[in-house]
Amino acid sequence: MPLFALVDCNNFYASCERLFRPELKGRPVVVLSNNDGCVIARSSEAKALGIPMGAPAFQWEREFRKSGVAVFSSNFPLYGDLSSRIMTTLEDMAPSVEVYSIDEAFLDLTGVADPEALCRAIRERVLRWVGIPVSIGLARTKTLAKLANRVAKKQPGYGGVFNLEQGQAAEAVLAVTDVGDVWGIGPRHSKRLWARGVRTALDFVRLPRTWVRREMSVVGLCTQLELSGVSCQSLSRAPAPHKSLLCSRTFGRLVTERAHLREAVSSYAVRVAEKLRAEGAEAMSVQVCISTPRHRDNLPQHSGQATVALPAATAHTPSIIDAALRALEDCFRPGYEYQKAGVMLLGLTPASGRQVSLLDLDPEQRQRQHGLMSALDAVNRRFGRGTLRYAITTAPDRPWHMRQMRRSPRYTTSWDELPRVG
DNA sequence: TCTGGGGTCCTAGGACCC
DNA sequence: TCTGGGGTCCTAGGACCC
Repeated sequence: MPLFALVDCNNFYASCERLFRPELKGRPVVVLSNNDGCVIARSSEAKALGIPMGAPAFQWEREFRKSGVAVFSSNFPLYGDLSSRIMTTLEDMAPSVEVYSIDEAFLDLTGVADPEALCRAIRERVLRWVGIPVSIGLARTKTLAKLANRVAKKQPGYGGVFNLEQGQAAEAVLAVTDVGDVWGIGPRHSKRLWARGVRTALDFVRLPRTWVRREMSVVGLCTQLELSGVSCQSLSRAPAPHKSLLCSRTFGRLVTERAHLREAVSSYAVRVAEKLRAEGAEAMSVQVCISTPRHRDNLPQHSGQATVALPAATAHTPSIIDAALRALEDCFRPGYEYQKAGVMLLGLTPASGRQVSLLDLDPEQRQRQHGLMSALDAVNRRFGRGTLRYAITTAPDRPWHMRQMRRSPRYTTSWDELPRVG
């Protein structure tokens, strides 16, 4: 019988911010998205104030001030670093770990003699060594482990670890879980299910399989089976290579000028090409998307998207910038106020063992491009991202530049920003 | 004034081929 | 009047996740 554990950090980003600011203990903390746009993480005190996930920050400024909420811009280098410390700790203690997201990991504890004791030990050690509280749910399937984790979080009586055994206990939990809170059932399906009188996870499990298959595809069927204790999703230890990579940003202010859009798209192309090389991959095509604001009906709307195929798979930044700018020309319409742009790389293949194309450059030229990119990456790794830049991306004071007024120091990843003691 | 960023998978429909 | 069957590949759109 398989046994999965889901380890999930409590209020992860908020907990990270508090780690280096002990005076914030007991105070409400929120972390904002890029551009300080909306709330993407809340401490339990902030949740208690009724601040919802995704709340636009400007609507809550008064409450922030009134209740003394500590507000942070997002600081992903910090969260990423703390995340990898946690994952390393898990790898040391559990037989088999799948890193599922920045703040979650599945463990396969099949055959472990006392899985609950192990989970308590893990929780203890992560808290002591890294300083981040986690909750752990145990069950026969990943979907049920997710559910068990919710119980561990919501009911402090269990001490952060909840074991969801089959039978009565599982059914009791399913009966009090809103179907929309099940992993894999999003707002759309949830609404349709409610309309049919399916309110709880237990109602959902009892639906005819054929209906679920027809209306919710095999994905929905898999969720239903997992809720009934049949494991459909195994643990995947090695992360699958990416099929696409994206860099997209909302601008600090609206952008109308083609030249500014070209700068923004170029700088996102640079960034996404860096990610591509860090994966040891090459891309076959480049897609650009641009859009006007979603939430303002009084402005003319446009969203465009275009894809340009590269002559051959490459990770060469100038080639990718060039393709991205051509894609931009295809989808740009003058006269609109754009709010967001993104560059996506598609058709990723490993750089080693690549398909040879008739359109390939001669090997010598490829070698030169590769050497240049490696040198560039090495300098930027050593001296910080953006030390060596492309001219088109460097203009100061552009409307597309991000606003980030409240970022905390990069305590653990930047020498200039180490915490001071004493 | 002010609403994130980065992914995956499934399905249907069209193009194209034999 | 009446226009096959089967396969592949690609794309767009929808749905979900954190």
